[in-house]
Amino acid sequence: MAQSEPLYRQIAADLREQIRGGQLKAGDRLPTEAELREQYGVSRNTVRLAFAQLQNEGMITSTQGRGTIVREQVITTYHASWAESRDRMSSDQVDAFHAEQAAQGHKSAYRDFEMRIVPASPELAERLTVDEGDSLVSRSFVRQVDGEPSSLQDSYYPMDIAQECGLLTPHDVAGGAIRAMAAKGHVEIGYVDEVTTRMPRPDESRKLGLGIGTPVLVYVRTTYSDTRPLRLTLTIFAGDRNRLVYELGDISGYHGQNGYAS
Amino acid sequence: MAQSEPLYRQIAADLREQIRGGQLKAGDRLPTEAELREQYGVSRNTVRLAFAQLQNEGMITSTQGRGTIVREQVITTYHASWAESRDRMSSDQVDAFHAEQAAQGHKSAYRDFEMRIVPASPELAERLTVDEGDSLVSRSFVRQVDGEPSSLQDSYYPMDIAQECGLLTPHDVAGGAIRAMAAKGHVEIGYVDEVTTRMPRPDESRKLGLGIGTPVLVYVRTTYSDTRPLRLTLTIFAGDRNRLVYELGDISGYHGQNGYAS
DNA sequence: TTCCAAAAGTTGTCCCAACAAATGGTCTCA
DNA sequence: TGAGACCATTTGTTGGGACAACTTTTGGAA
Repeated sequence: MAQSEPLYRQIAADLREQIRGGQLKAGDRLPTEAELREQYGVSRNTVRLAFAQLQNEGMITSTQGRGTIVREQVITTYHASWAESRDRMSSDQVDAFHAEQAAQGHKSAYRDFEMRIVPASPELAERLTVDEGDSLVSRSFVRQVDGEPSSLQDSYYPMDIAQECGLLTPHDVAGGAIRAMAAKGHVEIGYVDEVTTRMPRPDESRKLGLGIGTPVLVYVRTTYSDTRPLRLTLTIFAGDRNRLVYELGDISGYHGQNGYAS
Repeated sequence: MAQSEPLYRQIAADLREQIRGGQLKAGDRLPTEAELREQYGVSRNTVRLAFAQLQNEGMITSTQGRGTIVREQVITTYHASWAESRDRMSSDQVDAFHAEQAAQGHKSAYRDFEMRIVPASPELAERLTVDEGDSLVSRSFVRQVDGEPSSLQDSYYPMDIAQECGLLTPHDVAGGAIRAMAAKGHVEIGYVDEVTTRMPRPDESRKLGLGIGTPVLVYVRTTYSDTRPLRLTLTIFAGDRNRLVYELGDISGYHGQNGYAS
């Protein structure tokens, strides 16, 4: 490995891989601290640091006297809202974001643009109604606000739509992807947003420049035409620097703009 | 203090109080590990455990060679949605929640109901358009799903509305508060939702039974009539067990119901 | 067989020590 | 004056040890 990577992080990475890869499933017991101490030839202190890191990521749980197990994540859905809406104006998300940030006096930019072709995971396949393993076009970038990284955005398109609408380019699409799709008859008529939270993974933490102990907002928007899902956008927001606001109904004034602490 | 409370937690609690109380402000340097070791007469390891806990709460940041400082939290707003909606059906949030959970096959209940009269904080005052320090009626409870605590809900009403609508009772209001207000002419016509995330405070962690490393979703809904804000609802969701979903536009089918991991 | 006590196993707390790495300031020398 | 070397300070990493607290298993006694 990298000779500069601390031991406890290497151990944490190993265990994380085993959990991610399925060798260790939810509810399974991890090796005891003593066993890992033996196995890696390190002190118990170092093993405990590795455990602490995984605990902070919400992946494992230790119980005194019993051992350490892989956590299982069961989540229930709270259907917060449903609304009929029409007449959306600048449908392009990037433009809309830019405009709003500018209105708030912030400078928005994006970098590290990347286009990849990836197989559909079960979650992606379900939401885009394609088969698991089907090729999807991923277009991702890092969004910056006032020079600081603010969120990681990753959009997935079904391959046939991406080809038809010229989304296989390794750079930004002029006018935005939504407009390019609309020009070919794939018109957005609505979307479903899913919002949840978790601790960031190390690479996310690095890209977003997050301090230890900062969670992220995981935000998934599935966009639909009248016949099929057009796109899935996965956005990882730095939890300490972002807030999502939904206005529903016919509100006139009121809404404050500043932070909510307690 | 309690003789059973671990040293590192006592130290963490002391520092947390100093930050909360304002003796240590954002950007200030904390005492060095060596100083705290001296001051409390403990080992450096114990001080580091205390620091680790505060780091996981997102309150402080340590930098090698420089020291440890109190973090400052600046957040920007992302206006994710705007929509005109009408014909909402069961407007009462509690009932709506119950119904949805039942539809998903879960048993929803609530406990520890509490009614208090509290002065308006700056954030509450701004959103409810009252003066800071004005009396508000707080009605809070713990929501349970399948016997597990799922979220902490706390609703704030302007005093005059609460009096008029009989919300000063220390128990549940038959038919729901929204219906009671509507009966007196305070009809809900829309709301603004704000969603963000952070690490839980110790009391929240305890009430929700959260494991270490589990963040919470902070969800603020401000409800409006055609003339004024009626209510502000602050909900703390256990981040590992909840998800918010917003449907916007005219969608027919599609949307999946299961967890989103990556 | 049943129940209770003891033992073994495992994580939690706490101490001590040493060196590495990064930062910020000082001091010297060109 | 300016640049670079050096040093003190501070946190990061890693090792070692001891006992406490809690859970599970085991074994013996009734």
